[in-house]
Amino acid sequence: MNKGQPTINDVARVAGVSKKTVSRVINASPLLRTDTRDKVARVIAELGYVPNPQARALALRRNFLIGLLHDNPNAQTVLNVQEGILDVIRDTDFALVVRPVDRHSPTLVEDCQRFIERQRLYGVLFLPPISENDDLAQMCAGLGCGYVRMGSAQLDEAAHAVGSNDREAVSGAVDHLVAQGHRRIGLILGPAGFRSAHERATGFREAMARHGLDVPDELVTQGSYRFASGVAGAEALLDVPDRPSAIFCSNDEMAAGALHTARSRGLQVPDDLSLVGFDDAPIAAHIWPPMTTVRWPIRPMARAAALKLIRPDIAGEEASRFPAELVTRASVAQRAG
Amino acid sequence: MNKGQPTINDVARVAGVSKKTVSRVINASPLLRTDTRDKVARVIAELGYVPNPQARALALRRNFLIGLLHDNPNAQTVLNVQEGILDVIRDTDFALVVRPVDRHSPTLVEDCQRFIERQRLYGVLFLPPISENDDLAQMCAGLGCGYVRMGSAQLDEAAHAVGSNDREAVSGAVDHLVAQGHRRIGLILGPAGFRSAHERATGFREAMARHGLDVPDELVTQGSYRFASGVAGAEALLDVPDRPSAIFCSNDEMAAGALHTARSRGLQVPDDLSLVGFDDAPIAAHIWPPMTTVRWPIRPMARAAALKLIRPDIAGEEASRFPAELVTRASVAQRAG
DNA sequence: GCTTAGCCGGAAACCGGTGTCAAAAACTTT
DNA sequence: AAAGTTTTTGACACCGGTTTCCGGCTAAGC
Repeated sequence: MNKGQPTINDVARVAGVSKKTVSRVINASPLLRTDTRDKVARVIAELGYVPNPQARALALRRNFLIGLLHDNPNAQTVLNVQEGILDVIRDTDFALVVRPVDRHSPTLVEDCQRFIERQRLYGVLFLPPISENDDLAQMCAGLGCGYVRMGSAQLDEAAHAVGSNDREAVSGAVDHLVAQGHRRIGLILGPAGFRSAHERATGFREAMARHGLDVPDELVTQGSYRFASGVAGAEALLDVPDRPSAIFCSNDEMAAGALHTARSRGLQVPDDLSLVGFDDAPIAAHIWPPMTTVRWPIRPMARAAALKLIRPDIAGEEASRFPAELVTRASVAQRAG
Repeated sequence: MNKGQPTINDVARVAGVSKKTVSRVINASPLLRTDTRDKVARVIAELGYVPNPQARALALRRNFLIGLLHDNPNAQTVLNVQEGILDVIRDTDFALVVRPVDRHSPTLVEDCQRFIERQRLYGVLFLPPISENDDLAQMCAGLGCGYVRMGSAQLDEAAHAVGSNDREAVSGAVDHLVAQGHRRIGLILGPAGFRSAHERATGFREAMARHGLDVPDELVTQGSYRFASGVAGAEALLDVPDRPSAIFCSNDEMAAGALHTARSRGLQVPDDLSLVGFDDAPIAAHIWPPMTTVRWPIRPMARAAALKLIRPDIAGEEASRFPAELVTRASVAQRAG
């Protein structure tokens, strides 16, 4: 790390004041004469002094590291979250330390706890799907470690959660399909036990019911949010005798898989089959045809989450829920006939 | 962070020894009687004591934070690198702090320096393309901060670099195309000034020369590693009177863009046009047809880079260069006619 | 002009670890 | 058993900040 970086003692000596006075300047204490403050500030600038965060952390008995625990298959999402958090902490003393975790590990909670204790984290952010694990939230609460969960639904009281309204957004997507004349619409679910998957499915069913449309069991298949499960799901749905004219896929990777299946069967998208995805992952815009999908505001949500963590005083209730929106591209067409 | 976590003093008091002895146990000092070590170890386990990393960092005048500075358009790559680093540091006291940066910022070097100084980083890892910035490497060297650059070519002496042999890999990809009967092969370059782009282009030209094939200027276009530039590049190449039967794209995103262009012109891939990409990004496997591409071992490279940083003693010369390999999928076909 | 209150600045202790060095303990040797 | 040698342990200072507490200086009150 540093070799001969100046310390607070160097500053104090050069400025001819005590450490305490320098400390007051750093922390913008109001009980200082202006000329003293200026003098010290000048020396700080001159020496290029930067306070040692480890020493500060020790003395303050709190540190400036926030952790990101994630287990999300969508790399772009994870990176967007990292960027969002950085937006907030860029000019603070905080730093972001990341930790990919394995949701299926039997020692998940212990591992996370070790991580938090080892680094004495100020707080942690959970990304879905790991954010849906209540054991982790309780562990943090027990440790006295701050935490905020990001997700598709309200997981806790507002102080610990930031979510988007997936349900309404999916509803809107279904409205769009219905408006294009689609009546038989297939559904590829997200993995069981995922709150986001549940929310999206609920939004789908609600909208269909609102339009008086049926959701027969044979038009619903279970997926895993992965490409391959989109392939398999579409296979099943397209094997149904009176096949659907449109499929809603609970995320974009599965939608890309469904597109793959359609193509391998010689079906044209969107003319023979309309598809809608969810997430607005990069792949949605890069496949052919570009995929109509639902975009949720990842980065603003991550900003809000980080703000809740480091400035719980100013992060109000209003920033807990974010709207997702339909992005209309070319994978949906008027139903033929 | 912690509330009432036990300190080394608590352990010492309960075990009836001095702090120093506890410190010796923690650091596995060999000059301890076995019974003393066991006694203290038992107390540590009983109390659930975890050493405070900030205090350690302060006393040792070195901390356990390594930074990842990145500016890579491919999210999956960045995440794979994070995972690779985590593989190495998982059971150490090190933590990974991330920092997305903007390559084009005029204050890039200053920003990075501030980041390093603020957190007193132990060392940093650079991902391409930012790893090609020599100013940054010099800044680190000047700060006495460890650094390792990842990239497609040898950037420094082995202690500070981990690379893959893009050049040979591209050569192999060209061999593959030629073996399939292709003679007129187009090239979409990566952005000017990128070492990886230069390496890939060189590998292409070397292989073509080896086969006695011409690389006319009109079959080479400049790209930016982004999807849209693949679209544009393919437009240009396919407008050439005697259009190429295959195109090598310097990364997968541009290859996806080229595929997009081919499709919009009614050209079948691979029957009318063969395509090869580079990186084996997720998109390469998920588009239709699945893309033949070159895979470089990101995660092992990241592991090697992290190891070089935290254990320069055991990370030998042999781990500086990694082989990239051709992944044959369905975007290349025998040339018609 | 002297006392008292209010502010500013400094000395010293502390946060929780590690390094130095000498004392204590254990083991050898004569 | 005494002296010498080696091993094990502990007292104390220190890393670079912050906090507590107190003395000195200035300004207000009479």
